[in-house]
Amino acid sequence: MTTITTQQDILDVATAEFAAHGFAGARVDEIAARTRTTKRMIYYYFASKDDLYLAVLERAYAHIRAVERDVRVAELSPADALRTIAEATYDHHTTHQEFMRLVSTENILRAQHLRRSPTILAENSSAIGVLEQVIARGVATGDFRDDVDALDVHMMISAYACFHVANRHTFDAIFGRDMLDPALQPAHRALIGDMIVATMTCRARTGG
Amino acid sequence: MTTITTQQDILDVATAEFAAHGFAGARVDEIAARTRTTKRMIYYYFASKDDLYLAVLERAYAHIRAVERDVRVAELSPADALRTIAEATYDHHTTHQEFMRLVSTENILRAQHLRRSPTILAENSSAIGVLEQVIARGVATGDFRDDVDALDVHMMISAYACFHVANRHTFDAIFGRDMLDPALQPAHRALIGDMIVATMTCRARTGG
Amino acid sequence: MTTITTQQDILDVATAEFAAHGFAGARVDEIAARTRTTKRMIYYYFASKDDLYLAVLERAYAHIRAVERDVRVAELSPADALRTIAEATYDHHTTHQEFMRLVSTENILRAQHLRRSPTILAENSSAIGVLEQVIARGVATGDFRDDVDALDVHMMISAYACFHVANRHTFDAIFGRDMLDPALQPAHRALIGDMIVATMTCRARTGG
Amino acid sequence: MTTITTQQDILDVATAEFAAHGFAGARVDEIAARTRTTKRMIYYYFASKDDLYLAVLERAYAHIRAVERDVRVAELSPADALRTIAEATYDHHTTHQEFMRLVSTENILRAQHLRRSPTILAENSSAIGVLEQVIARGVATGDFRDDVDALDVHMMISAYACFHVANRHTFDAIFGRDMLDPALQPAHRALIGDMIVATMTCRARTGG
DNA sequence: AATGAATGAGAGTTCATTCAT
DNA sequence: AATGAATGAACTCTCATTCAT
Repeated sequence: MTTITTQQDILDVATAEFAAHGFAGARVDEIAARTRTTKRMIYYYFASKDDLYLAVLERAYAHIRAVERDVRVAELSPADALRTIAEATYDHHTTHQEFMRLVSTENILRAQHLRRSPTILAENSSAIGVLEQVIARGVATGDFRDDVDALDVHMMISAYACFHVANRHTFDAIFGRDMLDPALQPAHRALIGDMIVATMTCRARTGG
Repeated sequence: MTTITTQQDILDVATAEFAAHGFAGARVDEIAARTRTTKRMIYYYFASKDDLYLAVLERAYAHIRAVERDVRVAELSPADALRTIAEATYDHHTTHQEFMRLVSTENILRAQHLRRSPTILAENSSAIGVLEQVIARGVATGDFRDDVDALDVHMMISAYACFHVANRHTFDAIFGRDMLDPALQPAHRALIGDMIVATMTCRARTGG
Repeated sequence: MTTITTQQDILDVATAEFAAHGFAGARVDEIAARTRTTKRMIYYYFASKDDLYLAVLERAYAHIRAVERDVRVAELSPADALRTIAEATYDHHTTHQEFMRLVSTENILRAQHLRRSPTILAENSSAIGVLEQVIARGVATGDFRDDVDALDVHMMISAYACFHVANRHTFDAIFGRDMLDPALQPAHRALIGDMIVATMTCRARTGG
Repeated sequence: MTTITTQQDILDVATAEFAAHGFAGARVDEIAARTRTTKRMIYYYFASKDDLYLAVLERAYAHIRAVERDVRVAELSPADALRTIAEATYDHHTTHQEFMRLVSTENILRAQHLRRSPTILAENSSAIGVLEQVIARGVATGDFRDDVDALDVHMMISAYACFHVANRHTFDAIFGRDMLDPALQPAHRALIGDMIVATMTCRARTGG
């Protein structure tokens, strides 16, 4: 009981610290200070800064995985399904900003930790299945173009959602617009749906 | 002459180092080692790691600013102009990956350096002007919807282009697809154009 | 039964670990890991790293003591008796290398543990008795010089035998000869006998 | 000027510390505390504890090498030459006890540092040359047996001299005799000469 | 008789920076 | 204008040991 709670306490604080400062910028001392335990306990439970970071990453990925798996799109039209998936991703990323910041950090590190994690790799790659089915249905009905696959769609949706969080500060600094301003949220949430549906229902211009 | 070259040498190496490891992960010693001068010279010319990083950032932003300014869209239809701008951004980001990695790093730091740089802020915010004109034309002709402004369009274009570079490693690790694979480039380049034109020419679904 | 075996298991593993890495270099965690029990049990049975080390040392000294006691030299000529004792010591040290390594380690620690052990001190100092009798016989017959006592002889024999084990690695590194190479063993075994007999049967040169 | 002195200061203190506690038992903090500089300087000059230890070892070996090289034996009879060499080794080891303690420590570490040192390996292996010439002369005159080579003789001499220092504490603890007691020194110094000359001038017993 | 969970103190090492010329 | 030598502060991590049952 105590054990589990202490580990979770460490993970919570570590998530915030790594999200706030990146891997290299995060301080084990700082994590310990914000925890109810000591630095020694971090090493007792997680062995090293790298392994702690990996544990943080795995928990964050497990969470978005659960969100993706729980989206119900079976009864929706292909277009509405796509919009629903896009909105769910947008909602997750904007309400769990630490996830995106961890992903940015992990990319700085060339995904070296992620590649070591069988769970993340297996579970998250399979999450693309729902999208594949929706697109197959849309292509079958003639609603969707057939030259853009599920991974491309996932890429566009993620790109839009990620950008709001990952580039929030530089965007705000340069243009004076905070993309995560609650007042903008409804419009941005609608726009991602429009964008993805419009893209899939238009005819490709290139090479035409 | 020699002085200028030494400074540029330092900037080149520092750009690579900061892009490779982020701000906190970058090592002044390592930068010095890869330079033809010594660590002492870095401090002589740039005063601190922070200031060196800012100089690197300013030079990187100056470059993309030049690209955006040089896009010629006056004679193109609004849709083609949009597509051209999107492709130029995509081209820049994918061929200057260090820029995106610096931007990711700067966002981890909550844009603290960028906010200190009058040049970056002034020049880059003005770069939105070209886009504003194109959209105004498209809205006037009735080709474009009028509820999405230039900043939104810039955001969508940037999101798409940035994602390819910023999230390359995690995407590749999870899905086994390298978004920067040259073989994928033509399709991805076309897709960003389709995406942005389709989005601007469709009717908004939300709230309708 | 089980208890005794567990303690012996710990002692066996600890002997190997202390012999391999010295006292300061040995790790209680490592000893525990190579044992069928846990680290907690080491403290349960041996109280501390120091006490465990002392137990290891005592067992090792008890063993060589038994060897020395069992040498049968009563019917041999003084010279042959000396040779037999020298060979027995050589055989023991070269076939129980961990003993010598423990002794080296204990000397690094200025024999601080050994001085705390009444058993080692009492039993091992009495082991010199056999040698005293042999030398007394040799001196009486006029075969041996009378200005070298049993402790000196023990010292020379031990020095030769210990050196093979204690300095094996530096000697091999510098000269490329492994003193414990089985092929060299017969010659080295003969040489220690020659050396000790020749020394005791020669006339002292010094001061003469 | 200052630099050289600081480095030597560190080396002197480190030699004492490593000799006193072995490699694993030595503390960088302790070395720093006994130095006129700080711990940081140790790392500045020597990079790591391992490298500092190697530097200590190299200097210690360089010293004995110089002693061995300076022994003048050309005009002496083979037997006297052998005795002179043996006494020189005995003198060096007993007056530079830290050397022997470092060698013991290095053997605990399986000569891992020494094997990395080209200087030690090259210079010290060549030191056997003087001994080879003396033995060749003695064999030629018929004074020496011909089945014991220079390395064997070096081994016997070293074994005797090393034992006095390396096993001093256990020997003293068990037998109550301090082998390095100045009062014993003349006898011990004579004995090593007797031992090595007697061994080389006697006829081998083995296999006879 | 036996043990899983927890830990205080200190280890070696690294980092951006400044001193002094 | 340019630089080699030096450094304080902080970092990640380890180790023998004890708490609590």
